[in-house]
Amino acid sequence: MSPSRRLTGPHPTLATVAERAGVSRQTVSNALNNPELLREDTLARVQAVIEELGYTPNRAARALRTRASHMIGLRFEPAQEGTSNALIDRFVHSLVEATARTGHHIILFSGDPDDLLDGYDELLRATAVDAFVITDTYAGTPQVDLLDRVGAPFVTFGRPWDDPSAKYPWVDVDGARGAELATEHLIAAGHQRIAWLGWEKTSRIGEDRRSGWSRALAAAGIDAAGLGVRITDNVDAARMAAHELLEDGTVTGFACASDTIAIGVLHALAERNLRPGADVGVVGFDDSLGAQVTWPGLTSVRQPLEQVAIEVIDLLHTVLSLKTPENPARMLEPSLVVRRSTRRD
Amino acid sequence: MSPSRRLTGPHPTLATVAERAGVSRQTVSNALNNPELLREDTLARVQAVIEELGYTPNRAARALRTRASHMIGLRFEPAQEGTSNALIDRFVHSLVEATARTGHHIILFSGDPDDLLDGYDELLRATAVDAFVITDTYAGTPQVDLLDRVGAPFVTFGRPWDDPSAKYPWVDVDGARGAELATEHLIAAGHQRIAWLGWEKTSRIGEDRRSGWSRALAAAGIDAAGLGVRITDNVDAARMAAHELLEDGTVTGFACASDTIAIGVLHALAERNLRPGADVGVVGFDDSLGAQVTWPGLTSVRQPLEQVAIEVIDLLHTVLSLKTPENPARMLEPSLVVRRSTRRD
DNA sequence: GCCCCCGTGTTGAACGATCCAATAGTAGAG
DNA sequence: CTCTACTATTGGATCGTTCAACACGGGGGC
Repeated sequence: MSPSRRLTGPHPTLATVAERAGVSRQTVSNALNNPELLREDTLARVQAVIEELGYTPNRAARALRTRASHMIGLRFEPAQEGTSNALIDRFVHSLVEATARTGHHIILFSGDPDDLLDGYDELLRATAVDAFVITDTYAGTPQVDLLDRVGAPFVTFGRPWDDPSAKYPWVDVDGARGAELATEHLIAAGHQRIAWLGWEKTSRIGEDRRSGWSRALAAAGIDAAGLGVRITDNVDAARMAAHELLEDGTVTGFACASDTIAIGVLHALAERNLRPGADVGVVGFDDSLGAQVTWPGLTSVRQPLEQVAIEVIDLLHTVLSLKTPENPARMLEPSLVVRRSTRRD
Repeated sequence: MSPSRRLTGPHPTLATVAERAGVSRQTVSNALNNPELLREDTLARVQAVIEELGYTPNRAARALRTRASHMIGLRFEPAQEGTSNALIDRFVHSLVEATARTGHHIILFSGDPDDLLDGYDELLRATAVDAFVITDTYAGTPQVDLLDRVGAPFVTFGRPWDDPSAKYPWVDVDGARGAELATEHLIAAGHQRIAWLGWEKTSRIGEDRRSGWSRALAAAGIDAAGLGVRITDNVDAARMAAHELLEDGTVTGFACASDTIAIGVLHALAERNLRPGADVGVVGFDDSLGAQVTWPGLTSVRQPLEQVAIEVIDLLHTVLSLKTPENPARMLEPSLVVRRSTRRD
């Protein structure tokens, strides 16, 4: 597979290959970039030499000349509200996978946590990246403004919350639909009084998900009064909120804005000797590692991150080739992973 | 902060800056790379223009001329034995953080899961990276052999298991010491019959950690016979193994090779109505997100990944400047994060 | 027969930085 | 005042690739 012929010494260049194949540099370049311009036998001869020498074009030289680095920047930072830490990691994995096919690479950078713009500018001015993937659009979008202003291509994972009519390309997962799925699932399992445990009102993602819960309840003709609670994303806060809701004994279902919150509910159930699934149904959000290992298994809404990554790269490709994407706003459907926290048997 | 003066148009180059400052290109270059060569006032003038124009050297041009890309490659793949998925993610975060200070950047790539070498060669031949960080040395080290052969710099996170006398630079965390800490902690909490739930014998990391457990038991004069069990890294396998060990009622402590396994033990305790901490002590490994949210909180061995990343980058720096590192083999100490799964109150 | 075009290849220049060798400037010593 | 020694600055060449323009022979179309 990997042609590891040359084991040492300087790397071969276009000129090396050209000389060896008895053609000009440009012809070798064409063999790589515009093979259809060459006569069949010439092409074959050049390709043979390329293979023999294990030649790969120098990225720096190519980038310098074409002004395209084939690198995509992603600011990678510690935990964030909403888009939970682990989620981002899974997304990055998918992204790397998706870029592998296109010859692009992901380059990670970090920045001052207090300055959302930190880092972008430098990479751009150094022409180190061709484009960016932006992952946190819920906290306003100064990055988008910056990149728009300087004309740098980008795609976001996350819709333009502030300005739904914004024209930039984005991919997102329908969180409201996810919460709706969760709630419908609980209703189908026979629950009626289903609580929502979500984030503070300032969280756009949180309010969006919550709307899916109310929609499902409304559709089933269930009164939501007193059942929607807003807390911080924290096991203990969730545990205490759950205790309060469970007090009068009527609430038997919990749809949650995150797995962390759902796990907090499970803690409360354990402390009250209630059985998850049989007595009380609980659904989390994001299908995190925690959901997968927590006892007795947490039903959770899963975002199709692999597909998100593929769509992001597809959009990026279109944008980079200066075309206008047909559908620059792509909303994907989440799915429900059912585990024992909602099984009544 | 971010000098976003120029909002559009072509990027300024060395020549632009030189002309504007009334000096030559080389002088501008020196202002950036060898400021001590310039007279004070010249330096100040040049720096002012650089600031004014928001100039940043073109990375491609610089890389082409100096043959140094200032990029570090990291093969980033889905879940792996031992070094659990989440662990790698945390490490990458720390690594990005650590590189930020040195002007280097992490570039991620993926490869054919069946070919550990896939991807390295191409990046090298394209001179896209200066060096690599390698994270999985437990499965033999074909990457190390390859990179050694072609003379490419690298540092590994993980010691050379196959050949302890290997000369390449590495950083690792003392897993045996971690398991020893865990076991000592359980002993201090009053437990005597402390079981080990670890991975199969083929896992070097697993056997290393296990040795820490036996060392601690031996030091306390406790007989380890029948207490060491090897299973796959899986909640359910751990749950069943725990049930078996708990059968005769004498085992009251569990030291585990991973949080996943420890969580399996917690499941078994729940099913037997045993209280984690009060009745049975459980310690996991890696301080994963799961350990932090699982009820009632899982005591776990934490690897100092932030420090690992710093040491890795430090070694890489030394190697890249063609120096021989003073201490190319760096073993770091893990610590214990105590939570309720080992509290008797 | 003339001209243009098409298919193949070639050559020189350019991308933007740094390295190198050579030069202009600046003191200090004799 | 000149010479030396050193410093600051300069112009040109270079890294490896692609772009732009053009050379060359062979078909048509007229």
